Amino acid sequence: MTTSAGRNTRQRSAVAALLTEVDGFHSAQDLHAMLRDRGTRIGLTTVYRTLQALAEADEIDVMRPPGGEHLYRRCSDGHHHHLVCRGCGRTVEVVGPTVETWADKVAAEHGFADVSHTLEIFGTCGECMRKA
Amino acid sequence: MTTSAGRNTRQRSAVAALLTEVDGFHSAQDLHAMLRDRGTRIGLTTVYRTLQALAEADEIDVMRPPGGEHLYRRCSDGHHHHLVCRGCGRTVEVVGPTVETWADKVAAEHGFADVSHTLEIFGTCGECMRKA
DNA sequence: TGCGTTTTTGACAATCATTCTCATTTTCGG
DNA sequence: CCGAAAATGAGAATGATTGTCAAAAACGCA
Repeated sequence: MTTSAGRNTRQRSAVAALLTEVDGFHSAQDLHAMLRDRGTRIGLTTVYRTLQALAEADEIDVMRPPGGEHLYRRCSDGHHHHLVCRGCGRTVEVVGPTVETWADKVAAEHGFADVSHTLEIFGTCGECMRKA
Repeated sequence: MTTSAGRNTRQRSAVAALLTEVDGFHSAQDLHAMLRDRGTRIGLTTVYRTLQALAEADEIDVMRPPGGEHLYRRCSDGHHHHLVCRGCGRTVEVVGPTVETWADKVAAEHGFADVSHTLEIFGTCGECMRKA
């Protein structure tokens, strides 16, 4: 059931390729601009659609920072979370088996199935603390 | 240091009072409509501003469901998280000492201070599973 | 209690990311 | 190579949130 595959187009490959190269989180508009800069002819709409599809297929990560655009990122396999610096935006990937099992357990206790969750940790990193 | 208090106005009380009465999460627009219905003269802008202030003061809870408006809710004291049904939107408040300590520990390990976090658990509740 | 200062309010415009539309182009199985 | 089905993209539409700024309300103080 490759529900999320669709057809193999130049644009789709371009987005996927770009995501493999760049590090960190980027907004859809950001990615679109980068693609344009490197000469790829692609519409903003398509970037959005592609990102949505990739996110749905769990191939990329979506983060919704308070008060902003959605940010996308190719992430390492498996489920994980992010530790984000409020000052400089630097992000660290963290895995939390503890949280996973806890969330599942709690949900099950309340009769919930098909469980997923989102977790973001915000803080100020050492460097930004020194500056402030 | 009552930074978040500001002046005591009719509108501000109205929003606070409404939040005490209603259950569950509501969008700003929702709350605005309810206030209008019960005869309170208040502008949408003010509702937004008041909710923002209350959220900043940790007196209410903000949830940002995927693909939607911000939802606000008067929540019980202390830090907690939400288990939300994808089908009917019903929410259950859950506390997670496990998660709290884990998040703090992880953040500390990476040299982050002043740590906060957001966690939402999504699932399908028993009732909605039967229907589907 | 009355007055001036400062905050707050609110109608409306502005913003801005995201989604929709739909005609054109591209893909891919046969 | 052909035609049906899917994808693209430019621009319009959407819709929540934020900005603007003059008018109104609240509070401190005499």
